[in-house]
Amino acid sequence: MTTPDAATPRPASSRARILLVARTEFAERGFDGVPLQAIAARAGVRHPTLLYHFESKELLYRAVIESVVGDWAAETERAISTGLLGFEQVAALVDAAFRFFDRHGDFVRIVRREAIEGGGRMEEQMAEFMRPFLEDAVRFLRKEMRAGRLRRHDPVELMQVCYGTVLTYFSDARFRANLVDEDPLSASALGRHKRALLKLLRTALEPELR
Amino acid sequence: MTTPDAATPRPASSRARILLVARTEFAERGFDGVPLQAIAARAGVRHPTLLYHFESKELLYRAVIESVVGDWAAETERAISTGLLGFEQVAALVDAAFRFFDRHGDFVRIVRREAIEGGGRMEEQMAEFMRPFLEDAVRFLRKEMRAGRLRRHDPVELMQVCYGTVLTYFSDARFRANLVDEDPLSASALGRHKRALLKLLRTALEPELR
DNA sequence: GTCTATACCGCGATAGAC
DNA sequence: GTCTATCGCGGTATAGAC
Repeated sequence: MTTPDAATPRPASSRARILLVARTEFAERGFDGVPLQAIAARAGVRHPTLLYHFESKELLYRAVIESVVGDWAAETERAISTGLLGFEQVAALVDAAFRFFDRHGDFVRIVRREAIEGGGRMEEQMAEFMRPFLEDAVRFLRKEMRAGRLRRHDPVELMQVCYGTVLTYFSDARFRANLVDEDPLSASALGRHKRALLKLLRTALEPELR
Repeated sequence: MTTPDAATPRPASSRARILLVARTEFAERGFDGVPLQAIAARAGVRHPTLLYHFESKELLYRAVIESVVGDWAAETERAISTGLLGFEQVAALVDAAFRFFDRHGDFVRIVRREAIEGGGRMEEQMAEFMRPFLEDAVRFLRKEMRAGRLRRHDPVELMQVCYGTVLTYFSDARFRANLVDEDPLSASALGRHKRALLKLLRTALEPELR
């Protein structure tokens, strides 16, 4: 809901500060990986203070998820309702995802962690937010394919490919850094990957091509 | 290295049994999520026995990683050295990945977990095994593109797309299950996704198409 | 090699003063 | 709202008998 992880100037209220560092900390080390005390310390308070604001570690985590998912929901809402058609809309969405994920690196890793768990801590919460988004997207793709503005592909699987590719690029960026020598999160590397993905999608999706 | 996770008939030695359940257990709940006692119990021994074979939790985990990576290395070796050309080789590799990941669900989640961590527990170990694999693949793609048997795309980014898509399908299968009502790991769902990905790649990569 | 018993500590949570 | 102090559990690891 509130603010992301970049160089935000430290919120005034303890509560907000705690929530902020909790987000990055959980993203980094996972739920069990982070002692409450570490979060409290980095937020400049003692852990009882933290537990005063959020009654338990579990509830703190849920609060983090909520803010994270809220950010995402707000962003996609915008990216999806731009009245664009055909591949232009697809490109716009991919573009929005790249920009959002780039600014919210912790969002990505938290989502990923939850997605892996399966029986995780959010399950419904996440699915709740994602389902309508997916449905909208699928509806759109189907429509455009029928209209002949996109080549026919299975819309659900197409979304899965995009989801997998983009999310992975960010969630596994640190790993990729070990394989190619260039910071995957640098503007240039990021741009190259986005362009490559779009080109791939374009060649596969645009009907009247070449 | 040794054996996978499917319906293998329980190894005779305690050591092997421990290693086996450790693999699935770590995959499921992550390093901090699993008490040694749980692993020991499921392997039919007490935890001191476990610590007799593997000196610490950390070392047990490394042993698991090693076996996991070994399995993967052995498999790709084969899939990559089949002398196929152009899109046929690409398809063969994707196919091999699908089959391998399907049989080694725990492999996928462990790799993913490590990839997210970044400063994780394996870093070098993983990268060591992946780098030559990636380099071979890139070399191959470059060659085929030059020869005109594949359309030109950035080979590294292309690999990233495949890696992201396939790995995600399996690592996030449980999450996907909440969004579409069909078991993502069922033979039919799996086949559909593989075909969709291949079709996408084919339309983008095969030169003399349509 | 496998066990029982136990040491030891990190962590989440509570009590209660300021 | 924030603190100090402390409880109590769960978890890794060790000692030492069989």
